[in-house]
Amino acid sequence: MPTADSRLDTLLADAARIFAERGFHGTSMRDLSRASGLSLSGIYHYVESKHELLFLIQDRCFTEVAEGARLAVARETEPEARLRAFIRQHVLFFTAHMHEMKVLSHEAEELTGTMATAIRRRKREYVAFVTQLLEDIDVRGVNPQIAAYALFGMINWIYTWYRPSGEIQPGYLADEIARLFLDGYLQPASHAAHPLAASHGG
Amino acid sequence: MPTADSRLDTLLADAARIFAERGFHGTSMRDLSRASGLSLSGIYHYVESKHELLFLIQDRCFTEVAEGARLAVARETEPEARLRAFIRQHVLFFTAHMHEMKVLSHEAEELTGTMATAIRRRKREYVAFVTQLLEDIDVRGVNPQIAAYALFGMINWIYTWYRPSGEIQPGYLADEIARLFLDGYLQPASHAAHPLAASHGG
DNA sequence: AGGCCGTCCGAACGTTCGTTCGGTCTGAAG
DNA sequence: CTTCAGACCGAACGAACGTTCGGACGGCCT
Repeated sequence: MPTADSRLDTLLADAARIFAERGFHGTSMRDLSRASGLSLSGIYHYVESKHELLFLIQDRCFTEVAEGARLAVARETEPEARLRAFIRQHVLFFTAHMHEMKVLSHEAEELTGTMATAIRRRKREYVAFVTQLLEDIDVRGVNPQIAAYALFGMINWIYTWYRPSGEIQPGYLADEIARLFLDGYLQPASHAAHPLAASHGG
Repeated sequence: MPTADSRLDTLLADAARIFAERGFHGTSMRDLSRASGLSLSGIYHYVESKHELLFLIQDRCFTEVAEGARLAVARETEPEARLRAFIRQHVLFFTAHMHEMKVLSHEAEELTGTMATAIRRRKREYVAFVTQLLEDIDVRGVNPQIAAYALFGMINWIYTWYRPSGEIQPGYLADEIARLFLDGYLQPASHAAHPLAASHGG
């Protein structure tokens, strides 16, 4: 006998999977009923509307990803190490929660009213958090806003091509993305493999 | 008296704008009727279905972006210069055709059947083209597939945050993205400004 | 003048949508 | 044994959807 809370949890997980597969507008409540095992009307015992489903998926996902990032970054003191820790955490979380993160990334504009306001505020805070991480590293002449969005692009684009069942391991992907962003494509790999030898101090 | 071809052109432009604003599923043919000035049934004089509208937008956009990339790259002979030319071209095209490129990027999974097959083939070819550009630069230990998708992520993510009416000029954005991808965030800007001095030869 | 084709429209079709309503069942409390 | 609230369902609601159909209008050819 599942508790009401855990029943909502599995409902949200089912909804995230099917929203990721077919899109929010492309999914009907009847699709979700079939996927979750609940009846069409039974879903409304747990949520008030289809939009609240989307909001709950995005809100919970944002809570987890932001908390994980703060924890990962807090373990480091050096600015560059903190940025590396963030990239690794964000990539690993993304690959471990592809459905939710795809819904968070791809269905960003489907909410309206107070739900949209709440999610947008969280997103602004998260972007500001990463921008601060970038600004803590003293690099002259780089636009930190563009750099932050470029970094988010590299990582969040993952959902369009990465398949966890493929050959690329999440940890390898995280390393490659961190190296690409920090050292660039032209930098020889041997340098990047030993970050202490990289020329970022002067 | 507009020709039939130009009428279809403006219809596709209107559709791209409104698909970009509200999403493919979030846009009704009645919305499009209102936006285009044609009657609801009049639209069907030019296209067979809503999905064909989406296909034509994506297909024509892909033709333009691929042709532009080939032309830009063909003007250079050095592998690194060819890659820089591609990045600049792709970013500039993206900022100049935000609506169409957002529809191309964001509504990638809404087509089915032969239309989906045709677009997917074009996309595969374009990715292979860029992957080849990357492989032409001899960088050891870098996964060119991941690098290609990371580059696409940096650029295609633009539609989620960039506003052409803002302060960031397209040319400046293209330079920053090229520099970030090629030299990385940690590389001092002065080095990147003189690519001949960068250490990519071994 | 008459026929025709391209352009475009108003009205309607059948379907599917998100949501609601009136219930049933179950297990715990009194 | 009765009561009651939480969990859940079948059937239906009105609205909106993509698409179709029959026809109107205007210019061009004969």
